[in-house]
Amino acid sequence: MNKSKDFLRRKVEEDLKAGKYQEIITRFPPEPNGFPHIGHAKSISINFGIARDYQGRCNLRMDDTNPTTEDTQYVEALKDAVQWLGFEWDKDVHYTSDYFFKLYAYAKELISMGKAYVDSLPEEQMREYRGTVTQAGKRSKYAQRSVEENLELLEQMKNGKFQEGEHVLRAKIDMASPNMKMRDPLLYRIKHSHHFRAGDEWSIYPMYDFAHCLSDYLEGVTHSICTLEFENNREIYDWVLDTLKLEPPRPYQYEFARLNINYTVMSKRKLLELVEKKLVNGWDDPRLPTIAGLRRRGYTPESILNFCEQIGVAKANSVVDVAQLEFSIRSDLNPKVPRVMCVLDPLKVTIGNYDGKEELEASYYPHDVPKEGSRRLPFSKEIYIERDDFMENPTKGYFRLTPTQPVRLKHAYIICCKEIIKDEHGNIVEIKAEYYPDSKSGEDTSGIKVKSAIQWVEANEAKEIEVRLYDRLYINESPQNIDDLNPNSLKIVKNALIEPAVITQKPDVRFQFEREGYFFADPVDYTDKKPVFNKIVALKEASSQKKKTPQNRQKQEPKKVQIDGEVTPMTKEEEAKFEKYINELKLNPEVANTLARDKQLSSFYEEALESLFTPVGIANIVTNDIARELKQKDISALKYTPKQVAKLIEMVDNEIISTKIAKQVFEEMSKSGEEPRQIVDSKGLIQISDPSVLLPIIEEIIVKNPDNVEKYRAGNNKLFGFFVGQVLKATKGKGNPKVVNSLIEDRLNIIN
RNA sequence: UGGGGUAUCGCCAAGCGGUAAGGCACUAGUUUUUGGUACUGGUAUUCGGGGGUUCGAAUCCCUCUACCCCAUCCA
Repeated sequence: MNKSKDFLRRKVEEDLKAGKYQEIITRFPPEPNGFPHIGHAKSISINFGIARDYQGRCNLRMDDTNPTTEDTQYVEALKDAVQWLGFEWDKDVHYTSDYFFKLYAYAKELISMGKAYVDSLPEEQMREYRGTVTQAGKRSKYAQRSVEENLELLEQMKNGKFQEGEHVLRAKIDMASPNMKMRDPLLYRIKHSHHFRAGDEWSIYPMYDFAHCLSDYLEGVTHSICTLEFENNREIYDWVLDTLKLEPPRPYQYEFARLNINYTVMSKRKLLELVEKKLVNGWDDPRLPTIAGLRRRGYTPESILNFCEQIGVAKANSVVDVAQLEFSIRSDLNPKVPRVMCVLDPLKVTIGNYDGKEELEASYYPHDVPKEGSRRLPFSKEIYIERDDFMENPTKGYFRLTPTQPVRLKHAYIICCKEIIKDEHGNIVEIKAEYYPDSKSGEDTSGIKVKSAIQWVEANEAKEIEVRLYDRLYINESPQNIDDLNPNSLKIVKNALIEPAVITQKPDVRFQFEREGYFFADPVDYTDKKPVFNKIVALKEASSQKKKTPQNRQKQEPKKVQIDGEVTPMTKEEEAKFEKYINELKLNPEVANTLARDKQLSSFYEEALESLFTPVGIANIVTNDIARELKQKDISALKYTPKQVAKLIEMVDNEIISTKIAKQVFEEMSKSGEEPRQIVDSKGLIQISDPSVLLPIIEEIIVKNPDNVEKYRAGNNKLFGFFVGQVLKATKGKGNPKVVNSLIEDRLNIIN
């Protein structure tokens, strides 16, 4: 299927290959304080999916560290969601509250190490002390407390000796850290609430940042996957595990972008508001993106899993088009469910020349769905068709019944309109029609060609049903608040008519109502007396059908002109260097600029120049490759000297190696610190410039790729790079690219 | 404003110095007793902008821009 791996799976594979872990263990760790939605499904799909793909395990862990918001009903909903999606968690459900004692022991250990303290600053003051994003904070005076005092205080906190807010336990890290999360984060706070599992045993509860990493560690989790907003928390995650010097292997945290879908909301807060203000009918309202809602709407687990796979996993904040979700349910249902006929807005048709009644055999599945099954359709002179399927004054391109255009009744006869009956307001109330006796479905000898076949039901045998038609919940693509709600998101049709077999035979719970869409027997409100169906999704509409052409998107808006911001001016010293570089050393201003502005770079550069005076060549490697290294590590950590770099450039200048190989040698050198010449010799990297060696290789590649040669000669110049690339690949990068280029050019321009 | 992230088609998303994958959406055609499905085509001379390095850059360097996250005793 998708042969490209996402960044998480790539990381897992890398770790497995490196032998970092014996087995992959992931976890899905929701806080049981709300109902799961399709965003949870994405996380479930990732965590359980990775475990499955790499023969690992995935835990389901309730992150229940805040007793005031959590409840067992959510635990059940969460478990249910995972199971419904078809996953099995490893062993029993885990709870962070299971680890309260262990976590407490770790906390005492941190205190003993002098890495944590009980702070007693009032909440407001603590906030002030934290500083701001631009200003460093300052540490509380309570950070001075002795280990013994801290231990004593924590014990008392645990035993409920204090009021909420009186004390907290904090990690002693760095009140001046540029990462706000690292300014002595809270580890424990006092809460006298009743915990739904731990009861009243604890008066202190661990904070996320303390509990999560350790819970992962205790469970042997290898890859702790969470959403982007925890990026800043990763540093604490690492700090806690590293500071406690836990026995390896330890877990590492990775973040992905949470799911957003247009025309709906995903945040707990907004979902809750909809339910509480009764703007929807509970958490399982089929318009909601909750698992319960989707499920009641009729979405299948497969369709949701497919959706999650389709949209992929990445780190860019994005909004997925609902059309993608709709596609996933349609394509899941299309080959599975029976087709039946239902009329939502009935228009009576009386077939004047038909007498009596009969039953027609009709397959549940169309010719392209390889499934068996059929039912009998009662037929008589009185039937109903969809009001939309008749037009007195048809628009151009209308395929269905008109005063002059016949239409086929699906599985039955072709009819034509003879008379239109209207009421006193001019509304059409009935069509008088006639049928063609020799046009019966399957044995049609009439020779009449119709443009369309429409659904219908027999008047006396049809069953009345309620149909709930759902549309997108919001009118806006990115809804802000309840003003953006779609007033027509739910339309209830009380008296729709459906063929009897659906009710009496009950061949399935999901159906395609022919030409309408996919529908699901509502699992809550459906009774034999009053059947209720939910519309899952409409059929895809052909373009000519579309009411509102989503106005052909204004093609290419004039490209926005980006205005460059101001560049911070150089200092005098930098300016002097810059002048020297361009004037004396003849460097390109751009290169000179980067060099002059970076002290480490320029000093490295100048030192290298002392061993070999090739100002331009050395400048290039310093500003490009060495600059890259310096982003990762300090200059003192470099394994090579300026002199070695000079040696490398010397080889390029003397055409012993190509610039391409130089990159390779550089990489090797930065890993091992070996002398460049030695690397070149031991690996045999000297470049090949001899045409007599190169030519046969080129010839072979040209013979192997006749179609590309063709395309190139037809004017596809991009392909030139392809040939160069192939030759270089064949020579393991050693071909002299300049020579290769000119040889290929010559060769390709010879017409055979 | 300090720090951490992200930017590739209308929407997702591969790509990791050598021919810009794929899906959705859109579009044209074929098949069709669903204006459905299926099938066959068409859709990025270009990767947020500008420079630089290189024989060759979406990929490396510099710089600018836009958006997201962080100052809960929430997770």
